[in-house]
Amino acid sequence: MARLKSEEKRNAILAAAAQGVAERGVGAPTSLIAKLAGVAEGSIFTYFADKDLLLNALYLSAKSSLRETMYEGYPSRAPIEERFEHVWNRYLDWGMAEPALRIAMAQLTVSERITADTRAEGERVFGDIAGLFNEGMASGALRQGQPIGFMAGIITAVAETTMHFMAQNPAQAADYRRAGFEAIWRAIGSG
Amino acid sequence: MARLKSEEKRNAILAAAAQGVAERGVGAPTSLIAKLAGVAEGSIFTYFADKDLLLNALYLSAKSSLRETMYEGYPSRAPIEERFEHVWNRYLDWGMAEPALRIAMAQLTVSERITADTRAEGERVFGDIAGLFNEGMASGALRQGQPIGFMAGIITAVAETTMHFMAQNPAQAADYRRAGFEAIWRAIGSG
Amino acid sequence: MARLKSEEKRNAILAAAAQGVAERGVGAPTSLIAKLAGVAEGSIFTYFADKDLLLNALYLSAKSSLRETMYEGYPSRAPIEERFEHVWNRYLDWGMAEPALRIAMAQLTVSERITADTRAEGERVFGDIAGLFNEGMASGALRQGQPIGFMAGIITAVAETTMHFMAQNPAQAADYRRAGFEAIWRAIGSG
Amino acid sequence: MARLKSEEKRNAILAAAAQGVAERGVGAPTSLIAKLAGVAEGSIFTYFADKDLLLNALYLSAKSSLRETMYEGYPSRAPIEERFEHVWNRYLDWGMAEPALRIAMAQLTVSERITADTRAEGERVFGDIAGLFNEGMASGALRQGQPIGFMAGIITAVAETTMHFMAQNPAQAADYRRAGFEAIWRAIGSG
DNA sequence: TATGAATGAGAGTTCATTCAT
DNA sequence: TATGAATGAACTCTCATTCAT
Repeated sequence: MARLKSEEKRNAILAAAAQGVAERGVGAPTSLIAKLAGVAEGSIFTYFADKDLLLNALYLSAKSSLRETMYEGYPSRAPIEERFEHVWNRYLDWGMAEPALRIAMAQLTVSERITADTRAEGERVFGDIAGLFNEGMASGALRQGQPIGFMAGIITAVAETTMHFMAQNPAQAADYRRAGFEAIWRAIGSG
Repeated sequence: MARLKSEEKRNAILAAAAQGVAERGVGAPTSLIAKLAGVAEGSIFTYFADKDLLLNALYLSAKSSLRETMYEGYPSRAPIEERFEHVWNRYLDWGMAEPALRIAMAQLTVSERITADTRAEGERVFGDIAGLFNEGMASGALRQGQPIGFMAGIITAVAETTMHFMAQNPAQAADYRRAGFEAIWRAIGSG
Repeated sequence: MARLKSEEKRNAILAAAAQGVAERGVGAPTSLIAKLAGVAEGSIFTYFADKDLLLNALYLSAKSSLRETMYEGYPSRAPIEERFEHVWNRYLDWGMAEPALRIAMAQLTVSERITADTRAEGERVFGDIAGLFNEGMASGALRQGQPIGFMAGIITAVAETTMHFMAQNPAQAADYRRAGFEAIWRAIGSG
Repeated sequence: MARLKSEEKRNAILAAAAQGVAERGVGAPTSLIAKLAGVAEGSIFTYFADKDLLLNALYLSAKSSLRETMYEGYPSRAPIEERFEHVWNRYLDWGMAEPALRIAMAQLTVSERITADTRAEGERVFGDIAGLFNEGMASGALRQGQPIGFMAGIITAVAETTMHFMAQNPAQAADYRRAGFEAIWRAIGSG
């Protein structure tokens, strides 16, 4: 039997793509990505039929990675603000731990090369976040009358800004993290 | 005497670049931009020595356009919240009036091709915004202890999100506009 | 003891190559040929050291297949025109029965990738045809003074044209077959 | 004003393509064609949007070239056999004068890359040949009951064979030319 | 011997930039 | 100054061939 396609190599390519895209945008050459991944140029295409598919897979992979991190140690029984804060903190943890993924995702989010289907699939990954919002609404912890998607969009936007400042200013990272949370909690909380 | 370089043509190129970048990202071909501008491919380069300079000029031009719109009819003597709201509303007006510019700016903001100098210059354009923040802080209208840049970043992020939702959902545009303002005012106001 | 290279598999590859070349020309990928043959990509190269050898083997295989068909039921004792007509009819039978082989051979015949040696070997396969011509000349049945190779070339060319029309127009196939024979018989017969 | 696309350069590319295809088949690299034409690799694509269009244009250009040569000095009032012979001779003249075009056309004719539309257009170019056949039929000079397309196909096939032998054997070229004509005239004439 | 992933040279094509007109 | 054809480096992708399994 021949070598089988390895999940490992696929992941190496995705990681390399994240780095490449973070540094050079979606225009990062596949040859650079191959080099970063330590594979031959052609090997990219045995794992991803073309560059667009690689980019879309990267987008989804980043979203999944984020979601997974966000729910690590999730305190299911804690009061809702605490759970929001948990998710918030994990979000920023992820961004600090995976700078390439964070920056690449920012590039991909504004790129025309990510299809509507992929974006929809990316939102689906965060389906359980909707549950958190619904519960927050029902319990009166969150401000009423805002579409959940809009709230989520604002949180994402503020989180990105916060991560950007944390990354630029590591010494004050903890301050930004807290200030960011306070800002969004005031923005969306019913307090 | 030779014809002067026409400011008009330069502007046509910038507008075309905005459209091109909005639709195809920073990878939009200069040939496409030339076509959109109604000039010859080569003419781009009599106005901008290379594509990076064009992109950086576009970034600055978009920032200036935004700043200018924001201060139209600025109520210098009104209470500070009203002035913030004015600026907020004008920001969103600009985004709705200039969708290409708005989207292009989002692309450029995350692109490696915009230099640090250009970014700094872009912030300088909004220098008087800093005055508004300082005054807000001094008067106690804004929450204390946050770096002005961070506040401004959050506002920008929320504004972009709001514009995105307004554009997607024109019927509810007014609702998003107000909800967005309430969210940021709670986030940064001392209220 | 290891399995023997299976003649069957070799033939499957040749048949797949015929189909591939018929459909996509000599540029048909070896990976396509492998898929059509139902073998792994690498297996092609245990039967044929490289693609050129495969192509040359296919050429010869097609010629042999044709020759074999032509002589099936050959009426050794019949008058010469009848023997010519037999050969003619078998030729066309072969073309109709093996369209992939027929078309592939047309592609290979004009390809630079078939070596002079292979072409010579291909002619050798039809050596006994020369005997038929010689006898025809000697008996006065064929026009004098033409090089045998030229006559054979003309017959081949007319046969290919005839097969093309038969394939395009199956309803009139019998008419073309007869018309084709009459044409070449007038062309080369002494009548 | 800039340099204008020159018919001359377009023709140089077509001539280079003919040479390239004659020598290496339709797989001849565009880079080779560019080099043969003495232009940059990219220039090919300012004249032909892609390689397929170049190949199809070459096919048509070869057909036109042939047709034009065939009708040079056409003896409109001569008896029909003489006119057929004129056309025949010019056909072979063309093949001897333009070996690259002749061989390239043979390659293109069997290639999948020439579209049905292009083939139809190629036949249209020879429309007046149909007139010659019709007249031949009406006057009784040609054998009755054969589709014109079939006759034309046979002539083409025999001409190609004849040119092949003439090219291989220049010393006997005149003999082949005459023998070829006699063969086709017996094949299609009513004599 | 069979498999098919891995390889990298080379293919077709794009595109920022130059330059003859 | 304006034009757009010309250029060739660089890009994405293909494919014959190799080789670990």
